[in-house]
Amino acid sequence: MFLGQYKYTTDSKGRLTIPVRFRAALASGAFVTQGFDRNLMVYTSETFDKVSQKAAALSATDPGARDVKRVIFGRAGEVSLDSSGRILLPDFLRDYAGIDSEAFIVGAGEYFEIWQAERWLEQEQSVTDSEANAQRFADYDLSTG
Amino acid sequence: MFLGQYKYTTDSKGRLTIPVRFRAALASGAFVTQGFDRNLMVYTSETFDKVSQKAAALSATDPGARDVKRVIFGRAGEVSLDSSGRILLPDFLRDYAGIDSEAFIVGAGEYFEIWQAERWLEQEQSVTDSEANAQRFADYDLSTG
DNA sequence: TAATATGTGGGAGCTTGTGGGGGATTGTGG
DNA sequence: CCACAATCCCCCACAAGCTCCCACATATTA
Repeated sequence: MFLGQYKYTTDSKGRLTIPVRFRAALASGAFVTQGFDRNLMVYTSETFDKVSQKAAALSATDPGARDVKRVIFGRAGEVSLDSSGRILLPDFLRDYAGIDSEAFIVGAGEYFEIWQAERWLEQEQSVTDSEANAQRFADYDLSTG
Repeated sequence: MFLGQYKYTTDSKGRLTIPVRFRAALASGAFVTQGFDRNLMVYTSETFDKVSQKAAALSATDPGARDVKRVIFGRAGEVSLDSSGRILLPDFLRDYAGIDSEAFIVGAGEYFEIWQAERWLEQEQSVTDSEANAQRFADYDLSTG
């Protein structure tokens, strides 16, 4: 399970350090995809397989299904850790998310996200709003007791 | 599984480089067909066999079936990698897709697509639209959990 | 304080992308 | 059946990009 948020800098070659605690989960392969909010999502190979199998089963004669495949497969890449625990992001994903120097890695359960630093700081405003969070927990029925 | 997007230039002889990661899958033969969106689709021989066997089984007395055969067999070609990992596209397919100099190769799971550069950049607009993608994932039930 | 672990940067060899030449093969016309 | 021309295919060449490896500085732990 991916928890917490971490700040790292990408170097001139587009390499991004992965938190030490996340590395073991990615050892058997990792996939990066385009996220929904101008960010990136990183999956373990097991999790990515679940999504990709559903997508692969869709018919290529359906225009909408073709677009889905382009998103899930075309806007994705397999990445692997180098000897220093970094991954190399495909440049089209780096462009999409606007990641050039500073980036945040944010845990999200069975996947984690990569954000351009400034964009995450904006998002963080929303995530730290007490009343909004109370409302979210209520909406999605997340109260413990 | 074909992942990611790649930009290449076709040379004066109509040769197109294939991404290194895709080459092993095409080593035992590859087939190019006319796509549905003014693009081309490339299949491994195994995948193409599945489609072509269904098409071959159709009755030639059915006018619609005859057209299906004309599309699947007539508007297709077998291609093979040269020593530099390139394929030579049949000229009628190159004309159909408008591929003259710059082209994108876009992974789509068990096949990949070849696009004229400008046409793909238009399509990319649609594929990077957040709301459209959220709608697509909902429509096709691709939420992870 | 010493030693280890982690984040960041850079260099060098190798892989990859792109272009071109020459021989073989195919199609066309005599 | 032969001659010519055009095309295709195989090979080579070179530059640019990438990957692997090493190095160092900072933070952390013993």
